Amino acid sequence: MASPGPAFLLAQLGAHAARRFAERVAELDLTPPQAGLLRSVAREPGLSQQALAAHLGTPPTRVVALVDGLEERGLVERRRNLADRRLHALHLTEAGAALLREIGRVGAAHEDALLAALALLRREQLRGLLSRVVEEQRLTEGVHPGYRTLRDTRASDRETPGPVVR
Amino acid sequence: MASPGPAFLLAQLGAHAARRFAERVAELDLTPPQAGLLRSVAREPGLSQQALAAHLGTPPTRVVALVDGLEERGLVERRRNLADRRLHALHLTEAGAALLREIGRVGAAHEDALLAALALLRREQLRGLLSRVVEEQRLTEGVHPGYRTLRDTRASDRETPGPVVR
DNA sequence: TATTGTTATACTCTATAACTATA
DNA sequence: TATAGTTATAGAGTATAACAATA
Repeated sequence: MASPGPAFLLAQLGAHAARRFAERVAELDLTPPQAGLLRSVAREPGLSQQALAAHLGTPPTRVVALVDGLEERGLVERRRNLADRRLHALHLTEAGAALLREIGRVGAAHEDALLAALALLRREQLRGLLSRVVEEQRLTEGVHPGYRTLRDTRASDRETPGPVVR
Repeated sequence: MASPGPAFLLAQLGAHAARRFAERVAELDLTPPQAGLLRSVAREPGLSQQALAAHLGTPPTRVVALVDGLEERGLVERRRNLADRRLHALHLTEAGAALLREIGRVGAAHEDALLAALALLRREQLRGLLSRVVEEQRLTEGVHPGYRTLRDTRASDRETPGPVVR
C-alpha cells in the first residue's frame, strides 16, 4: 500500500484545518460560513445579497439565512437601496468590524498551531506552492468551496476555460 | 485585506480536492467514504467492524451502513468468526480488489489534474511539507478526517499528547 | 415579464439511542 | 453483565421550489 500522495494529503489536512478553525471560531459563536461572510462583506461592502451569493458560488437563499443570523446579532446590516428598492446592500456594523478583527486573531493562532511542524521559511514555501495551485485551479481568492454546490461548480466549469481535466 | 495564509489555502484546496475526487469516484458509483473503506479493508483485512470504526474514528453504525451497501454490490464480505460469533471480519472480494485498483487509477488522474500547476519536483516538495504537518498533527495515515466526529476528535485529543494548541 | 429577496419544503448525511444476538 | 452488530430515530446543514415585492 503506497503512502498517500500530495492530493490525498491536501484533502486530509484541509479537512483537519477546517475542523480546527471551526472549533476556534465557535468560541466567538460563529460558524466558518458566518466568518467567511463577514470577511467577504468587509472585502467589498455594499454588495447586494444576490451579488454576494454569486461571488461565493452559493444559492441566494443561503445568504439570506446567514445574513438573518448575523443581522439579529447586530454584526451586519441590510441597507435598502432607494433607487431600486428590491436591493439590499450589505455592510458591516462597527460590532461586525470588531468581531472580524477577533476572527483575524483567531485565524493567526490557528495557523500557528496547525503549521507548528514548519519553520516560517517553510510555511512561506508552502504558501507559495498552494497559491500556485489555487490560481491554476481557478479558485476564487479567499472563498472556501464549501459555499459552492456541485452543480454550480460544474456550471462555472462550462462557462470558463477552467483547469484541464483529463 | 491580506491575501490568504497557508492555513486558509489548505482548507480551500483541501475542500476543492475532496470535491473533485468525489466527482471522479462517482463515475465508479462510489462515494469517497466508500472508497476509503475499501482502501482501509485492503490495508488490513479481517478487522471487525468495531475495530475498523475505531481506526477510522467514526461511530460503528456508520461502518454498518457503508458495509451494507458495499456487500450488496459484492465488493466486500462479512465473514463470521466461528470462535466468537458476534464478530464479523471484513474482507474484500475479488471484485472489490479490482475496483480498488480502479480507484487507484482514478486517484492518480485526479492528482495529476489537481497539481497541474506544479512540476514533479514541486509536487514532491509539497508532499514532503504536508506529510510533516500531518505527522505533527497526529493524523492517522490514510484516514480522511471526514470520518471523525468533532466529539471524537476532542476525546482523542484528551487521551493523547496531541499537537500544541494555544 | 423579469429580478431581488424571502419563506416553505425536502433531502442527504450523520450521530445518538434503543434493541438483538452472542458471550 | 458486557460486547458486536443492527435498526430506528432525530438533528444539522443545505438545496430546490414556491412566493411576494419591486421594477
